[in-house]
Amino acid sequence: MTIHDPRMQLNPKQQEAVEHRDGPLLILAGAGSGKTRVLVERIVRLMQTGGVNPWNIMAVTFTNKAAKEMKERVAQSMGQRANDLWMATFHSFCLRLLRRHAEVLNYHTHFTIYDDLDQRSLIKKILKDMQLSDTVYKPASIQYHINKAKNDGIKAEDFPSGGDFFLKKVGAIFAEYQKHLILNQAMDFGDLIVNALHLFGKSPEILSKYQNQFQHILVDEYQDTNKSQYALIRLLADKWKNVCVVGDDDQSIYKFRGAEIRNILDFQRDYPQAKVIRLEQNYRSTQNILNASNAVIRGNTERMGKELWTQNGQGECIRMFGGQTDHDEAEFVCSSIMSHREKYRLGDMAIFYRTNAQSRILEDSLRKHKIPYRIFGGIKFYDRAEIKDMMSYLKTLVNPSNTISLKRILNTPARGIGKTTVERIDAAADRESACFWDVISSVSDPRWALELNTGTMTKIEDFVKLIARLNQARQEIPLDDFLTFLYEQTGYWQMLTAEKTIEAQSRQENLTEFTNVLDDYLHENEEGTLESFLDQISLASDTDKMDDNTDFVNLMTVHLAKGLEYPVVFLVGLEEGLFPHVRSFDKPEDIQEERRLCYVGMTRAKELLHISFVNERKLFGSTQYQIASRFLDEIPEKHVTMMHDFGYQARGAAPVHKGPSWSSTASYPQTRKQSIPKHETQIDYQYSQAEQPCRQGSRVRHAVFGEGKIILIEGGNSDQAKVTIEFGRGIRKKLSLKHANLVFVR
DNA sequence: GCCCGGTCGATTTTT
DNA sequence: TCGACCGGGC
Repeated sequence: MTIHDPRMQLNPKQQEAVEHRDGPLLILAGAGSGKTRVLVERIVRLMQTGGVNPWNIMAVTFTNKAAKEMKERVAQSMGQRANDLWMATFHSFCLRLLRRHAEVLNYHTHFTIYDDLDQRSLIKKILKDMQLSDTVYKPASIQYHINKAKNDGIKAEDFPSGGDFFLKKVGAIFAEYQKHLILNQAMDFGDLIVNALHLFGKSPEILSKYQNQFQHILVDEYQDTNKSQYALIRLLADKWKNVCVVGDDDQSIYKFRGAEIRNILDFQRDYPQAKVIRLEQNYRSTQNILNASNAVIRGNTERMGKELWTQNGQGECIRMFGGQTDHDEAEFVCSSIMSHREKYRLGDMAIFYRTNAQSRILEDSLRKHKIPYRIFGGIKFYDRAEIKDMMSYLKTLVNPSNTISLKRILNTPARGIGKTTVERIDAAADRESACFWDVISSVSDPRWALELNTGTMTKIEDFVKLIARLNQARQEIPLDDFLTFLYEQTGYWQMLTAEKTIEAQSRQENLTEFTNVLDDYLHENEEGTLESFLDQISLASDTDKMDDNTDFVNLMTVHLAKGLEYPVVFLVGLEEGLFPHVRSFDKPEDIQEERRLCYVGMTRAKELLHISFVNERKLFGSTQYQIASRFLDEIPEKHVTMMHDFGYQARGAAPVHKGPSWSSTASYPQTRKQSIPKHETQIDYQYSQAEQPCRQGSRVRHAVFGEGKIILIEGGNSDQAKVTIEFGRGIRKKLSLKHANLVFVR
């Protein structure tokens, strides 16, 4: 986020946004236009001269990082008073309400938050209970449907099947899933929002209390809100209608997780009296970068319209590299990085890619050139097994009804409580409408009719005693010592020590890091309890602590790059099928989202933007022949310097191999493919009867499987060519192009 | 429990 | 191509 000198005057538009007093306000804040500053100053102003109490102001963001930054910046002006603001992420805001009013929804106040792994486990359990095959009903797919419904504010009982058998079943699973969440006294992420809505639906008194309280509501990144979040804001703002939303329709890139771009596009329809302010002056990039970015985003039809400009000067042209292979691209990036090293720190440079799979080849090159880098995304700290195990202990201590966590730790480390035992306990719990914990905490009670041998009984009793001992201990010993106590009492630490592997050692290191996380938390929150720590962790993510004071080249997906900025940016893999991704080819609105993503990537760059694409890329083990992204056609040539003249103009025409006309300071790879295969997109295969070329994304019809989409072509233009085609819901076939007799449609 | 081999799938991800 | 995951066998 751009933090330009706070002593600097606000520009007239920013000023207007800060000064607007009452009524709905939409701030269309372009990339790098100083929107955080506007939000902060607006809040400060409301408090300072507007006579609004901090507790009457609610400000919501999407990430903890954004909430924290805003809080700190308000505190710089307002000191302690900033603590009374309701400033949080959507999820922690809702959590606060739900903890306070849990009983209204038949929850107790210490309910557990399920992350998506917990959610997945519960779904699997339900599939088992309902005797549904998890190959037909893939847990991931069920999870997607459930989350989507929650994002869209659809209840299980209203789940639309449209007569579809599969979806009907999904609805039934969904209903069962919700039932089990209550049994487990747990809520998933979606529930936090949805249940807040239910709470208001159930209790008009509570609703009106908060409606009265929040005289001013501010929403950051409004283009990322989903339907449920939209409904929540709408409801809360209903009394005062002082709702100020900040966002950028051109940076809406989270449709796949429920973001509803219509929320921002339709703001004026929802609030006809709304004032709209555009922040178009950019403080981040050069005019060249902005012109190119503006040109790309102009290709979208559904947008509010915005043109970024700057006083930063023209700057350098965008450096465009067209290479032969993905390896060449990586080499281009590395040699450029090395040539920039004199002027820039490594930490000032970043590489953005569309898909995580692209990072590998880049990493190989970076390592080869001994360029230190760090990579964002991937395995998350809190998703590591050892951290999840400890979290499960802690969650179980706070809420033993939570069977998912309980089962995870029951036999971790191994205590000889096996699968059969668990199944018998499950059966008993079901039979007696009790929860798992009820059974094991009185395991010898004849009521359960458990046919367990005495050895197993003792093992279970020992486990129950362990939990009791831990619960006792957490009252008695200081929280910062409790984790270590936990590691030892459970035997977990000893288990890792006994393993004597490097992996086990690194797990121990992670556990040590986990105690540091708790220590930090306790330092920052004097009143911190185990419960509040769990909340914090459950709603935390690794990206919250992306600090930029390290001297490593930064690697991340374009999605993760949103909100960040770097002096030097490499945007790689600008090729059809990759960026825009094949999966977006079907729907114009998906292509538009890809274009926004491209725009987000480009506008991260402050001074130097590099864009690259190649002709051949290894994908899923085989070579794909690529053509330059359509987005590149949209960038006016005058903003571009070609670093390599090969391929750029090749879209739609067979590329002419001229060899590298540009080569960097570093050694350029000498090995080249002997023959350049005829371009994939140009295959007009004799067995295909259509004029349309056979290419990734093409729609085809097969006599047996029906209509589908080509997702992969292997073997190029040869008799051995194989195409992988997706026919409707996940059915994929790999067919020989020669024999499949495909008919190209559309 | 644990290891091995086969199979399947592979866009993006916060909370 | 490569990793995750599952089921079978010990």
